[in-house]
Amino acid sequence: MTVSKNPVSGNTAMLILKLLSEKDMYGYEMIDTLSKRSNNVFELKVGTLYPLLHSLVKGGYLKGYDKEVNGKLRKYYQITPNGRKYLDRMIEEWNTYASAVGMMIGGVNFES
Amino acid sequence: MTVSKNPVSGNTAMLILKLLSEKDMYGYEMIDTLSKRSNNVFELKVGTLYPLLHSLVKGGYLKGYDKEVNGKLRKYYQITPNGRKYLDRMIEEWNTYASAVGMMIGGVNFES
DNA sequence: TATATTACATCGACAGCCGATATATGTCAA
DNA sequence: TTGACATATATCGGCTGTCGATGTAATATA
Repeated sequence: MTVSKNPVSGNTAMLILKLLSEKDMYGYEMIDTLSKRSNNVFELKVGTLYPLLHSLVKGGYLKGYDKEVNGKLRKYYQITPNGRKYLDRMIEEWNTYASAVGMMIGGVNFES
Repeated sequence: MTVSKNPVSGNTAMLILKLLSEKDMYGYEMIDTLSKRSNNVFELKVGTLYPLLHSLVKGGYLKGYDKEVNGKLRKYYQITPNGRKYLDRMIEEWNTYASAVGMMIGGVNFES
């Protein structure tokens, strides 16, 4: 029941993959969606996002492609099968970690 | 409803302060306690702990003192009133953050 | 006596994240 | 129409958190 590293830094990748597991998106769309869905808790910065997207592509978790929208090229990203596996693993680790923190600080224990 | 930074890296400080809010401890004791209480999820390393303790002392959140145990000097740490305030703030932010992650990944939403 | 364990400590390196900066296009109001 | 703002992608330098490696010293154990 050990988690690989600190599953909290490195957490942003999980959120991005989760978004893309639902539908393809481009960068700015991810920032907006993340912000809205989380009630402005997540304020992902472009300086964080773009390097992260590139590294996820390099790792084989995402695939990027260009799409013309309103006569403008946008870079869309699509999750790969490996990306889905990776996402599942990250979510598992997050649950383990968050549950342990909950135990420590006496919060709600939301896992058996 | 915005959290200061990423409340996950920097999370270790919260766990340490939480331990010390219950009783004074020395370094190794914190590592052991953290490990046992979390079912080995947290494996805090000394290379992480000692610099962290020093910075918490410098920040006024902890006070250190020497105590002789079995004829040996140990460095015990005690949380300060400021440390308790800081801890409360960190726990609040953690709950906000963890709840938002839960919302994102479709986990359990344990906050209103 | 040699090895392991406890205990504290520091250093260099790496990774994640962000602010600043750059570039290009589109929109909207003065 | 010009300047300001928003959208969109991108990179770079720096900061912080974390860890592995290493060092030291005392005690316990085999």
